[in-house]
Amino acid sequence: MGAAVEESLDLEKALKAIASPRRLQIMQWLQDVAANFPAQVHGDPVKHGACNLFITDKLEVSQPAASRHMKVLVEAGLVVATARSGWVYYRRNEPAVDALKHQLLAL
Amino acid sequence: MGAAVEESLDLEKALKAIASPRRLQIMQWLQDVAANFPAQVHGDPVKHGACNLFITDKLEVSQPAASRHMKVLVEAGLVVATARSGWVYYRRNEPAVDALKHQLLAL
DNA sequence: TAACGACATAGCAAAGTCGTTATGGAGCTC
DNA sequence: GAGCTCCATAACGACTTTGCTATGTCGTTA
Repeated sequence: MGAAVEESLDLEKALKAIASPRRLQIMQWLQDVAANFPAQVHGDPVKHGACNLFITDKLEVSQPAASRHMKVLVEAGLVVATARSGWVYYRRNEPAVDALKHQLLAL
Repeated sequence: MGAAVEESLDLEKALKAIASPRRLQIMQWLQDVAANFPAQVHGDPVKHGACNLFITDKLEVSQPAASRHMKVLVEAGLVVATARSGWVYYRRNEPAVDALKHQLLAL
């Protein structure tokens, strides 16, 4: 794929991504990483986001289940993953979220 | 305050309802019934909406499939059904759609 | 009454979703 | 290197979604 262009938001994919209680909650948690997750040693909450392990713990599902939920959100463009020394941090892709909201307002 | 009725909108149900290309398109068609559907004899396009038969034709699926899609939208509260002398007309429930948009803006 | 048209429901099969456990790669520490 | 943690993928089962055809109900019409 090429450079990230938020205007090419796949509405159906984004809607299916958030039409799940787990993933909707993840998106809400990621609104404030510092407030909703424990302190991290290796990544900045604001700049990089929350790591998969913390999300797994909060979701109370298995680690692979959380991992796949994050993959769905990433592939929908709503979340950005940052790999960093063994950990993977996830943060919201606000331009994409805004694009989604904008498209939904025309619904 | 306008007609911002705080309905008991089930966010997950509403999201799942529109997270389908068929149903999303139906919602868009229902934005302008008079423009998107043939003239009706027995029901007013604006007041009552479009009948199941026209939606079936536009969707290019079987009549039961269209009927079930409409049921999902009705049960999500996004569409209102009006039975009238053998026909059933469907129209958007704008307050519910507005409530959905409002909730999504907080995402 | 009989026939027809519009719609809903039942029943079935293919495909997708979402949980699990098992396994493997990448990076850190000793 | 050995061992550990974090994360992703594979493989499987249970459940849900979505298409179809067949059938039933209801209201109108001849």
